[in-house]
Amino acid sequence: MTEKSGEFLNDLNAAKQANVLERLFRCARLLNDEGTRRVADLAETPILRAAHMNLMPHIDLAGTRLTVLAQRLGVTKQAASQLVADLEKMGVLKREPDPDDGRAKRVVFTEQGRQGLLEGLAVLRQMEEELRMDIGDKEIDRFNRTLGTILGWIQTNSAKKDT
Amino acid sequence: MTEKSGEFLNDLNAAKQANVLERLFRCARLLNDEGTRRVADLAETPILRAAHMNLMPHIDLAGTRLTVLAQRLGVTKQAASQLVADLEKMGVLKREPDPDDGRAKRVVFTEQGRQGLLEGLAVLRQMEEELRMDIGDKEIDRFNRTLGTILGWIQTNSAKKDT
DNA sequence: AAAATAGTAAAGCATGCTTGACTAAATTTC
DNA sequence: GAAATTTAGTCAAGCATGCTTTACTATTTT
Repeated sequence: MTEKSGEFLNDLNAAKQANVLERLFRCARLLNDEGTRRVADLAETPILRAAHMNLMPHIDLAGTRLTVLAQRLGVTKQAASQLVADLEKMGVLKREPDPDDGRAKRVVFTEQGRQGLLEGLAVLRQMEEELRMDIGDKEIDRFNRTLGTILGWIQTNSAKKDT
Repeated sequence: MTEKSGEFLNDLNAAKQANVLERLFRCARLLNDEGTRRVADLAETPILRAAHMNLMPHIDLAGTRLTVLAQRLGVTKQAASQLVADLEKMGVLKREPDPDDGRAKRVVFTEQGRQGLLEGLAVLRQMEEELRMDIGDKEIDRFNRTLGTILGWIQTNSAKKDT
């Protein structure tokens, strides 16, 4: 078995070295960690967890109905409701009645929520700026273009399962 | 407030469009989803959850002590032990006594675990291959090099907190 | 009036951790 | 070399998170 382990080691390392995707995952994770750390250091913003962060991009600025949010998140409306309730307590979101439908409510950002969001994005912009300073605009732009290409590839190639 | 929302929309979209990091995150997430789906479709492999996947790369092929695993994961040894126990039941890992220390055990891959790992990596390689077919080796290689540069940047720039 | 829809409320459950209490082996101290 | 301490690991209980299912109210549509 000891010899076998040796072979495996080689296989594994060869695979790891060559794999763009693993490096991409690693890179994204580390950058995300760094971003989270920086946002946390701002400390003005309330404690947003991953689930809250996932919710954010699905909220249209005109306001989004809870059911729609739930659909976009792929969870029950009760689950979405809980997340919204959290963010409501934190002052990031508010629910206001939907003028078109007495049953419905629209989930919208509060002013504080908008500002927090902008601050969060500013952190990412800042990190990108630092990255550009060190690595160079040209390379980052090229990298960004390839990201766009890959994103396109994913859309055409991943078997989408709309429930 | 309605006019304000309009301004915000512009700010937000401008920021989103320009941001490399967000696209990187999105890209990694989508590719990860696709990879997970493909591995799940293999269905020979047991049901590994994210926590298990995170554990894997910390296991040296010669075997790793539980305490070391826990340190690398940044969790208590009890937590690490539970994950190892799960994977042990699934037949992916096994614990064997450490010859150097009667108290200690070494966590190692079983043969099945090794094969599963290689299959998982094969999925990633396959996806990379498809990507290369569509996008071109040259661009992917360049992308990969930039990933390396960014990974280096992270290491030097992120404030590491070793507990 | 009946049925469907938007949302709420509450309880339950799996996950992924933690803390606390313990056993056994190794190391240190005297 | 025996006693005290540290270290490796286990067992069990507890807790926050992020969901779910079940049950309900209020409104709209048919």
